Amino acid sequence: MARPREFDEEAVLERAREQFWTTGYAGTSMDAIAAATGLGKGSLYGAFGGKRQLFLRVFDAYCARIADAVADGLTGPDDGAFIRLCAHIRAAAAGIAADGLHRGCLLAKGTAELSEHDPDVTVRSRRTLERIATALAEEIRAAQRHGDLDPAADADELSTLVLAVLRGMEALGKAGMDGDRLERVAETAIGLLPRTGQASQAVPAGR
Amino acid sequence: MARPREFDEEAVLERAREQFWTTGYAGTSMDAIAAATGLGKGSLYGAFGGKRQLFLRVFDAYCARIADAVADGLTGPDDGAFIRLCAHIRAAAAGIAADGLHRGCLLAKGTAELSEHDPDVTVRSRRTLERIATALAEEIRAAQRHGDLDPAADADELSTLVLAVLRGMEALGKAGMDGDRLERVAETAIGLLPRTGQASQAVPAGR
DNA sequence: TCGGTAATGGACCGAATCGTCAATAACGGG
DNA sequence: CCCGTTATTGACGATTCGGTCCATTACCGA
Repeated sequence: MARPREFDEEAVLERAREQFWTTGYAGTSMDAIAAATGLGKGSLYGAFGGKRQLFLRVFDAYCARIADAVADGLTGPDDGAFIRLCAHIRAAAAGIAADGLHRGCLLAKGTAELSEHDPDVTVRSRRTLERIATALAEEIRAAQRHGDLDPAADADELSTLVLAVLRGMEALGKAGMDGDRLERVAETAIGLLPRTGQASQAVPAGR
Repeated sequence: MARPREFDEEAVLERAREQFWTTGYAGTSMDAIAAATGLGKGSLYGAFGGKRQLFLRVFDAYCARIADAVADGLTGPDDGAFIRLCAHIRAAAAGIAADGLHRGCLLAKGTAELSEHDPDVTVRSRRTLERIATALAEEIRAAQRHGDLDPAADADELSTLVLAVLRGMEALGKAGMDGDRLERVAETAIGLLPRTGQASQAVPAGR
């Protein structure tokens, strides 16, 4: 009935995300996004409404994607829970260490730039971290059930601490900290997790 | 010999810092700084060179200030080292929790926005965190000497982990995490520090 | 085949951007 | 008392900003 879109919305959002990611919100112009996507400004505004709304679309998708990925990686039978938890912490460190250009995480960058003035950004950040913390807490509880982590530990508090370590590693990586050192942070954190009993048995798959 | 300055350079830098802090680098215009400081643009450019150089001046001063403050707070006799360490972690959490508007830390914000493209920013961030890590490591070594922390722990690795927790709490605070929860993160981190011997004696000055 | 509907592309708008410049003003050494 | 040197002011320029608008185009149901 009407003229169909000529562009792939997902692809456009991807390009826009790349722009916002590398130059930030204020540092990205709609002209730059138009140039990067090949769209005319009319199409851009017609399809997404404006800069802010476009950013929110991009940010939303990004948040959902990483929260889903974390939840996926931290789900499974109790007897693998502790190993999955350790692997996740190590993978986070390795991922940041491998990011030689310090691109970092769009969630962190967007939150740092905008959360102070934009409640819509704050609520998205908060909920995303909440989802990650919940996934961590579930996995910690599973590890406790299986006897790998001390059942006396408060899983919710422990998960929030782990989340803080994860976000802290991201911040350290952005500041240019050495990759090896970041991975040692991950190992140190894993080594400090409250194991069952008093004897701290060997941590699986250490460095 | 020549006409003297009419403005207080420190005061101008303070105003400029406030602007960069709240609206970021790209989001802050030189006109806004001129308006905030009362200076004409000519004076601004004459005295500081340009936007980038002004930001670097501001950023430098900020970094030096917080690194000095941390080093100050973490210096003293061995027998108070562990208490000072705990107090510092708690104070960081409390400070973030008290920041109801989520203003956060200029070091974190500036690094997030600019470190990817500006090596001058990266090196300043890295060195600042390095100084803080060193201060933490010294204090940890002091606590080990005094018998509060396990002498078998690697003080450097432990200090980097504590630094990650500190920066992580900042990130969580920016995302709108509850103040109480942040302070519990601090307590959990303190509770996980490797104490002397196998029995974990009571942590001083808990919640 | 024709008309209603929506996408397209880019000219266009006013405001804001960083930075410059020239006229003017204030100081102190000679 | 004057001159060299530097600070001050704000108008100005070239460019870029977010956003609008409209003539044109492409589709599809009737």
